[in-house]
Amino acid sequence: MASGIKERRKEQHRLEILQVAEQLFARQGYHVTTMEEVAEECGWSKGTLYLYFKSKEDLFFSVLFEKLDQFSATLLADLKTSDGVEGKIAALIDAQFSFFTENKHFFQLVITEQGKVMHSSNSGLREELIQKQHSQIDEISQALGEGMKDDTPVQASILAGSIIGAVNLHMVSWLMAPETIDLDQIKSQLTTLFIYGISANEKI
Amino acid sequence: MASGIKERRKEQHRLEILQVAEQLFARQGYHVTTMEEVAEECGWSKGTLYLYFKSKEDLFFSVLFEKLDQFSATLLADLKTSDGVEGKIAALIDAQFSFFTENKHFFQLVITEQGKVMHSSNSGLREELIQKQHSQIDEISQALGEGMKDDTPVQASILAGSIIGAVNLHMVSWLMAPETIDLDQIKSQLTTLFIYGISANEKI
DNA sequence: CTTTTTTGTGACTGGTCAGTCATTATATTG
DNA sequence: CAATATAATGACTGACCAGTCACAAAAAAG
Repeated sequence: MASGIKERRKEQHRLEILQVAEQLFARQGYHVTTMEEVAEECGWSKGTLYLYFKSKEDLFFSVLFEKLDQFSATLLADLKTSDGVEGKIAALIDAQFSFFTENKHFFQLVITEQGKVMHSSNSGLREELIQKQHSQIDEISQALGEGMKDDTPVQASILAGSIIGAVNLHMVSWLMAPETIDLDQIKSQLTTLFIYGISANEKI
Repeated sequence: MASGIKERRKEQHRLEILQVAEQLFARQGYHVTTMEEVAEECGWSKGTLYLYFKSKEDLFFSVLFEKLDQFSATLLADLKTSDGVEGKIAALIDAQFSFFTENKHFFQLVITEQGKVMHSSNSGLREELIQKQHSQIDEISQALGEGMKDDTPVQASILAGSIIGAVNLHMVSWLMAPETIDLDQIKSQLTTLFIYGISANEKI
């Protein structure tokens, strides 16, 4: 039974295509990137892509699914091994910054192709992605909430969303004009901002 | 000289096209929306659009420029008439929520077509928009900073960016699944979060 | 070495659409 | 009421590209 080898090779090819597609989509945008181009960059011909992905949209969402899983796994692991709200907030911001700088292409893709997701013609894929994002932010909120007081006026989900949103916006700025942005400074100030923000209930 | 009337009528037409385009772009996305469609919705024919805008991209950026000016004017006015950091933070969040709910289409456009901006083929327009956004966030930071202590560890620009980013992310969620989101709750908790966050320096 | 199966190819099709331009309609002017 | 200028039209062009499919190469099996 050589099928094990064959399957592994197929999986290998799939991953290579995903990687190439991620970069091209992020660099050029979804609509500008052609299947021809992705194929060429991989060293295959266009038709071959359709042996691995049944449409361009399928390829696009596969890229997103793959990395999103990696992303939330990283965040959750770091969140769970930190203590207290302060520690968890710092860990969340830290993990986001690390993952971001190591996966610039993916973040750029998420940021620039939000529109593609919202206007996807395949509502099944869109639904699936939204579902995934929802459950991931739920998990993150949950992990964050474990360090929080029950009577905190700011809910874990809102805190998590705010942190992610704030980090995102600064990263968009950084992507657009890297030379004007000091990521380290932003990271440390965001940590301060949110750690004190969450201690609101103790100050009332 | 009847040219005054003529010019006013021309400006009127321009505004109508901008309004229609904003809605269509926001509802369907840039690439899916055709010039034909915009024209038809206005009651004109395609060629006519090109008397007012020299390309589809020009039309798109004009929509953005127009509303962005309105947006920052609103924010600044509200910021300037509020006192203290707390008051200004609350005003900023308030103004964003108001403008957002009154201009859902525009926000959706900004959120979904960030990719279009970043990958614009006309780098002049792109540059112009980024410039505008930069100077607007500078003005907002400035207005916000007027209520802040000099030794605040969180800089006004980072605070402003964080607030805008946090609000944005929650609004994306709301746009995607309105029924699961309680905007009022989010608004009040964001206000708490950031007001206490900024008082960090007093608590060290 | 031959047959069968798997994998890969790329020319082709059908459809889309931005932008143009020769033509027609409408308004302005003398 | 011409004559001239301005506004509006929409058929047409050229370019693009996702997805298909008949065929070919390579690999596996016998």
